Amino acid sequence: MIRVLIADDEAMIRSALAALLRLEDDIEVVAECADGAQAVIMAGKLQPDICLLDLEMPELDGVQVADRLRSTGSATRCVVVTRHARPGVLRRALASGVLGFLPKSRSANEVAEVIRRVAAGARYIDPEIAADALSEERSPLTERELDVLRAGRRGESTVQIARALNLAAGTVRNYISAILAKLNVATRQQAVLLAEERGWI
Amino acid sequence: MIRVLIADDEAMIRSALAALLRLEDDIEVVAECADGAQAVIMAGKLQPDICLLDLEMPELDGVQVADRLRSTGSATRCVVVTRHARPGVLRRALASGVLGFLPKSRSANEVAEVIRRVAAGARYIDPEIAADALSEERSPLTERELDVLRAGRRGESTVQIARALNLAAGTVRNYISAILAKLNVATRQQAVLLAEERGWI
DNA sequence: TTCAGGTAATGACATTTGTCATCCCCGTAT
DNA sequence: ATACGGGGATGACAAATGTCATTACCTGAA
Repeated sequence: MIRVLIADDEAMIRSALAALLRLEDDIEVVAECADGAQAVIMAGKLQPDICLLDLEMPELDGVQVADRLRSTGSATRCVVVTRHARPGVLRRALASGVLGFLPKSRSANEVAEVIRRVAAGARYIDPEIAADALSEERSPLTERELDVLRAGRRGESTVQIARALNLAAGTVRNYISAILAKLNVATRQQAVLLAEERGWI
Repeated sequence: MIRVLIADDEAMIRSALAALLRLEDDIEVVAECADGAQAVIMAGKLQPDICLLDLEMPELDGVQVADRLRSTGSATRCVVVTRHARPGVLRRALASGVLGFLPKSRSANEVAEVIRRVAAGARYIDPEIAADALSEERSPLTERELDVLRAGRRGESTVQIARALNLAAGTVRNYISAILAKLNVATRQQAVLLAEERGWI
């Protein structure tokens, strides 16, 4: 019997996956969690074989949960599912010891198979994302430039960003100018959209 | 037998819901669609009793699909499920003839029950959202102002928005100025964020 | 009929952004 | 040692954006 913990903040998909996995006779769903913090606690208590973690969750995201579990020395193996499977995210996930990586664009009945493989000791990385990850370039922006972009992601003005980062307004303008040039877009908002899409911020 | 069409751009939840509904012996899943445009076509061909529509989809969103189906005189009844159930969205949905409204924060096994009720001629609106909708204020913006906001939601320039709507650039600036004043924010991006949060666009 | 409100446009103006050249400081790889 | 890149800053300039007053047309309610 493979003992599985499921964490996803969206109750509908969490319960749907749990119901489907319960139909498999070699899988037992031992916990359903609505956020990352809860997942860490329950995983510690129950020591499941597999944690099926959604990436997008409040408190702690799926990768952070995997990171915590690994650092506590837990033997639990983590599978991460995500809505927007960007190569950058895959890199983060692998660095945190995640063994399975599956975008939500795959069918639900593949989940059981991935769980079995990972439980058996193998790794499963969605082939499409893996291919992307090899080709797609990482962010061309420097750390500081990303800071500026993050600080301005909600349409904040130059001065507000400057205040938030303890910089001069002109410096912020320079950074933004560099960002726009590197990303080849015309406005901050487009830069933010692009960076969010690519998983850089 | 209740004949159901499912449309959701996320394959995992789409296939999971389909699989669960297939377990019910009074429900038959006749189609699975990955976007709104496809849903309209298939619904036209198959004339299902119920369309289970995700709100967030490319091409046409769930409410737009319901709108189209109604305007073609189809007898199909629409149930909309959504990730972010804002009162504004519920209002839009009801105006488009949607009969069932269910946030994804509900459990998957409630879906079958809602489908049965709607198929039987009743309406089902998630009680929590319904309560919110009564309290929350509607958009203070005019139709045209919303058009402008929508046209500029990706950081488009004034000229681009103007071209898209066949307006003079100055007119667009006026509209935006009015929007910012009404919403009491300083930049377009903040206006877009606020309007999206409130479900106005 | 009058009036309010939505739509559409101009022109003038102040501010904010984006661009560019130039400077300084620092750490590190050559 | 020195050249290079990143972080931080200034000043100047052009373009885009936001503000305001004013005008005009149309529609529906009082």
